[in-house]
Amino acid sequence: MDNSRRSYRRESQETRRADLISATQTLVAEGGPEAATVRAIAARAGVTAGLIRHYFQSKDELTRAAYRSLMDGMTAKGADALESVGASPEERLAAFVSASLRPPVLDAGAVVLWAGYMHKVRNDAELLAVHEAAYTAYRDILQRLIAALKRDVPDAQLRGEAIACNAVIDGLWVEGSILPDAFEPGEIPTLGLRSVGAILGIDLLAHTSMLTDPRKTLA
Amino acid sequence: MDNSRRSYRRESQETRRADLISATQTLVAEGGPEAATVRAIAARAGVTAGLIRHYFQSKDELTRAAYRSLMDGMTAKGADALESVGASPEERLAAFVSASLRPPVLDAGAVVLWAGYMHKVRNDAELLAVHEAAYTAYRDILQRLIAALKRDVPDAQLRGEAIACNAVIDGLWVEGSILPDAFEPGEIPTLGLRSVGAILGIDLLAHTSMLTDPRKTLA
DNA sequence: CGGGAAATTGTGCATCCGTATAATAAAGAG
DNA sequence: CTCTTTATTATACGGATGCACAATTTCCCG
Repeated sequence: MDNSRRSYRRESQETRRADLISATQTLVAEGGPEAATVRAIAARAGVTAGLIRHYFQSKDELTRAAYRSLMDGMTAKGADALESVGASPEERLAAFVSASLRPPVLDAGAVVLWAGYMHKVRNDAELLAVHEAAYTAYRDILQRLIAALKRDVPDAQLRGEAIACNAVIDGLWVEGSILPDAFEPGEIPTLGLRSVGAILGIDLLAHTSMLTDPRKTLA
Repeated sequence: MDNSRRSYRRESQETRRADLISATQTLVAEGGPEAATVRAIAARAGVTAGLIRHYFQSKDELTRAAYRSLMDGMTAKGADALESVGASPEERLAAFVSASLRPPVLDAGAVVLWAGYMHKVRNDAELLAVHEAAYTAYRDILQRLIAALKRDVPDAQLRGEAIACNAVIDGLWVEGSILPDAFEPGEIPTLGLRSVGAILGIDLLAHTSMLTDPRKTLA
């Protein structure tokens, strides 16, 4: 009598995996890791819970995939800002910094998502490797942009500058996302540009020729 | 027949609450929020699970208390570094920055603990208030130390400088804790001092007269 | 237009979660 | 030394969780 099984469509492996990963990220961003249960993930992805184990050997594996996808996506979004920007090294650096401190990178959900995986990064060797790779990749982009400025600094100093600039960006990214109301509109990107500029000894704010000019919001 | 109930000692309310809070923090730091179950917390604190509800109306309330304690403790540890330090404003600022980037503040467990509460901060008004208060308190200390430098800068600029310095410290704190092997010994505090100095336009490294001199580890 | 591989569903299970509450032990008061 | 208070233990309950596995549907291939 209850021959009423749910009808469904077969999807490609890539699509289903991407959907499940995306659903996981959304749920963690919204309600933290504890909200991302297999049932909730499946519901969000429009499938039933059992399917998860058809594509991932365990929930942990899905978790790892979701974290990998998050980290790759974040650096990619930052690097995207470099595509359509002038050739001036200062302009390129300014665009990269600014893009990292504006939506969609500056986003409370992204921070919660990133933070939600923190302890797994500490306890899982594979995730630690992913984190380190993503961190290094982002910092390398930064270091290359800094090196391109052609100031007269020793190579050894570049590494420290990149680490420091990365740190300011990270710090502003976290607090700017969690406490958006604690800052003026545009204050976060402006402070990022000013701080990175100060660390490098140049004036980055003078090289922001974007549509939404951060200088307008300068105090 | 099994008249074998566990023997116990009565403790003061403050002791028990502190023990339960401490156990919660330890567990979250070690295994993330999901490891901090009522049973695990009770076991770590040396009591049985039922007792938690005698001191806290719910597990959420214990969670909130643990977060409050964490945040208060972190700023307190940083401020402690100001007690036994010379009167020079530069020295005091340098000591504060340096202390925030060394153990016990720079600690992977602390970062995991802090990150583990992130999503609760977003979804719980009370925790958000705690976070904002702690963030503001820390930044105010920083801003006062910066103001004491008696450079000739407009008041409006002080706020931005404090936010930026706070951000560098936060960023270095996170990455330095999670990836300790990615940095040279002493590199993190040194970079913190150099960056904060650059943002403020002064040389902080020249004012670090501590036993463990960060200049020794300069590249 | 079958037939067969496999993608997807549905169900059940052991375990763990937070909470409620009754039973008991400890410790101070008189 | 007993009485009273209450801190603490112990047990039970309903619900949720990750996972295993059998049943069913889809869709491609010949």
